[in-house]
Amino acid sequence: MTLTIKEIAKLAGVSKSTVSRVINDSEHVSDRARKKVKEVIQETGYVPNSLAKNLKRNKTDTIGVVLPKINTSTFSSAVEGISNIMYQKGYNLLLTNTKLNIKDEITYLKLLKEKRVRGIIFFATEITEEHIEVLKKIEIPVIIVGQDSSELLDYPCLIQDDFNAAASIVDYLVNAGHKKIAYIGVKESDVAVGKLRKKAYLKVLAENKLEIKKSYLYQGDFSIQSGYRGMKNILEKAEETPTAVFAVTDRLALGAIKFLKDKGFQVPADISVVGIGNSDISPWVVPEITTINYDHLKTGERAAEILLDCLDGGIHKTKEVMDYQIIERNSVRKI
Amino acid sequence: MTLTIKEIAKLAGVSKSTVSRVINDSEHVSDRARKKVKEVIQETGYVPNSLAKNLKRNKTDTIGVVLPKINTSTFSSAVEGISNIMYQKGYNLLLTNTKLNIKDEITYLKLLKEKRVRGIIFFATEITEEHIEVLKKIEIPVIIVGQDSSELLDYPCLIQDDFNAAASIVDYLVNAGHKKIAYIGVKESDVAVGKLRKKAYLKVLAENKLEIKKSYLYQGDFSIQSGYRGMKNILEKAEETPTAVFAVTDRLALGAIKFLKDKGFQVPADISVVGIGNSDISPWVVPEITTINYDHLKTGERAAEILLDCLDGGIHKTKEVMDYQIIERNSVRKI
DNA sequence: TTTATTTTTGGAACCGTTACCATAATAAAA
DNA sequence: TTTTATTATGGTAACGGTTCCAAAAATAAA
Repeated sequence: MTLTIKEIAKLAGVSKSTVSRVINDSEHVSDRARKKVKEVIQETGYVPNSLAKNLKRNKTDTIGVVLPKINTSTFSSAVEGISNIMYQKGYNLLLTNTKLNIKDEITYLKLLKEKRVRGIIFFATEITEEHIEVLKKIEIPVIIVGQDSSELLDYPCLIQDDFNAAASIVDYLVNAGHKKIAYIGVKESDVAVGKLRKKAYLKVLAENKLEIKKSYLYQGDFSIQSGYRGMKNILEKAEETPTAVFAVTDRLALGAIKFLKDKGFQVPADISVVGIGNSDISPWVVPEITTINYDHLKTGERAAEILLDCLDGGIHKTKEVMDYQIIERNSVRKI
Repeated sequence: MTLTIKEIAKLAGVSKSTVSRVINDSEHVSDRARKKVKEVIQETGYVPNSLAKNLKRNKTDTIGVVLPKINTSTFSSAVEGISNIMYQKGYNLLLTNTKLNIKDEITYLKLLKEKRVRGIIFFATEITEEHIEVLKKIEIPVIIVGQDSSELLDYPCLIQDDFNAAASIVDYLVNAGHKKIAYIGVKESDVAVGKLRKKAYLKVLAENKLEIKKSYLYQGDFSIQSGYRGMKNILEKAEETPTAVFAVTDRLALGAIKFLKDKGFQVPADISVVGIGNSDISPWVVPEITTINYDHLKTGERAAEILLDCLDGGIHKTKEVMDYQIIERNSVRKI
C-alpha cells in the first residue's frame, strides 16, 4: 500500500501542513520538525503523489511531444535535444508517436490537453484545416517544428531553411560542373522536405538554364529502399545518364549509391550523389556523402527553449529558421 | 479559462454526476440528458482533467520508460514498438532519457513513482546495488529490458540472447575458414554487449583451438568512430594481420570497414568484418554487413506485452529471451 | 388507482495534495 | 512582567473529477 502525506504526518507527530512544507522546502518549519519529517520520509520511502499536487496547483511539469515517427535519427535526435533542455528545467516528456498518421495527431493533441501538459512541441509534417481548428482552441502553449505555420497559426514555429539549403547543395553540384542532375524526392504534401526542396532544385536548374527532364525526377517515400528504387527508375527511363543526383535525404542518397554500386557504377567517378540531413552514418560510408547538415539535436534544444520562453510569458509568435552548412565530403566529382 | 465539469453541468442543466456519466459512457442516463450534455461539450470544447480523474481512481494510464539514450536505432525502434502496443491499449508513454548516466536512472525511477505511472519499462545497461534497492521498493510493476536481472530482482526481464548470438556469428567466421579473428568490443560493465559477447568470442576461439592474441582485442565505446579507431589500433599492434574482425555492433563494424577502406584494404577480400544488431543501414553499405538480427521493434512490443500481462495480474517473474538470426550478407570471405 | 419495480437523477464524500487563515508558541521589546 | 512582533503549527477549504447512496421520476404490475 502506498503511503500518503497524512500517514507521514501521523508518524512524524505533526500535521499534513508541516509535512507539505518540508517536502516543498518552505520556510516556517522548526529544525526539529523538519528533521523528524525527513527521517520518516526516508524510512518509509514515501513519495508524494504528483497527481494531487498538480491538481491543486493547477499545473503540471509535463511537456507533450507529438512526433510523426520516433525511430529515425532526425526525430530521435530532436527528442534528445528537447529532453536535454527540459529535464534540466524540471520538466518531463510525454511522448506521442503518430506513425505518420494525421488522424492520430488530432487525437493526441486532445490527449495532451486532458493531461493538462504545460506545453506542446508539435513536429508537423502537414498542417491541415483540422489541425488548425484543434490547435486554435487548445489553450496550451504550442510550438510547431518542421513546417512553416506562421501564416496559419498564432504559435511560434521553428523550421529548417529547406529552400536555401537545397538550393545551396544543388548550386554546389552546378558549380562542380554538373549539367545533368537528377532528383529523388518525396511527396509534396510534406512542404518542407517534399515541396521546398524540389522547388529549390527546379529554381537552381532554371537559373542556370539547365534542362529539367521529366525522366530525371523521382518521387518516393522516406526509406533507404526508395532511394534505391528511385535511382533504378531514373537510370531506366533516362535516355541520357545523369552525371549527378540530388536526393532530398541522406537515406535516399544511400539507397541511390547502393544501386549505382550494384550496377557497377563508380561514385563519384561516374555519377555524383548528394543528400540532405547529414545522417550519422554519412561520413562512414564509401564514398562519404556530401550533404547539408542540420543539427537536429540543436533544433530540439531550440524548440524547447522557445517553448520555455512562451511559458515564461515571453515570445508569443515567432518564426525562427535554423541554419545549415554544406558538408563537403567525397561523393561529388568536379568536372 | 479552462472549463470544469461543474460548468458543463450548469450549462446543460444537469448535475456533475450526470455529466460524468456521459463522459464515461455509463448507463442510467436518459437519452435527452445525454444528448444535451454532449452538445454542450461539443460547443464548449470541454476536455476533462485527467489529473482529477486519475487521482480519484487512484491509477493512471501512463507507462514510464527509462532509456539510456534515445537517438540510436536500437532504442528508438524499441520505443516505437512499445508505443505500438501501449497506445493501442490506451496507455501513453512518459519518457525519461538518462543519457547513460546511472545516477539519473535512480532519479527518474523516483520521478515515475511520483507520477504514479502504471508500469515501468526499464532499459538497463548496468544493474547496481542502488538500482536493486530502489527497484525493490518501488511498488510499481517493472520490466527490465536488455540485461539479465533474474538473479537480482523479482521482476520479469527480457533479454537478447547475446551469448549465443555472438557465438553463432564467431562460429560463422570460423566455419568460413578464418583462424585469425580480431575483436572490437565495449566495456564489460555492460553485461549484455560488453561481457557476454566477448565471452562468446573467447569461448568459440578456445573451442576451435585458435590462439587468442592480446593484440587482436580492442575495447572502445558505442560510437562508429570507435570502430574506426579499434581497427586502426589492431592493425598497428598486431604482428600478423587478422583475416576477420568481429565487432560487437554494426556501428563498430561500419567504423572498422571505413578504416580498412581508407587504408586500401578490400573488404571482404583482404579482411572480413561482421557485426551484431542489423542496423538499418547495414544492408545498404558496401559491402553489405553480415550480422546478427535482433528485432528491436519486436523487443519493444514484447516488453510492452509482458508489462501488460503484469498489470493484468498475470506474469510476475519471467526471463524471456528474444531470438536472433544470422543475416548472411557479403562482408565475409570464405577461405 | 395503488403498489412495486426500474430507471434517472442529484447530493455529498472522497482521492492526496496545497494554501490560506487562525491560533499557539517563542523571541524580542518595552 | 507585560506587550508586541515573529515564527511555527494545525485545521480546513479547495482543486476537478468519480462513485456511492438515497430520493425522485418514470414505468410496469396488480
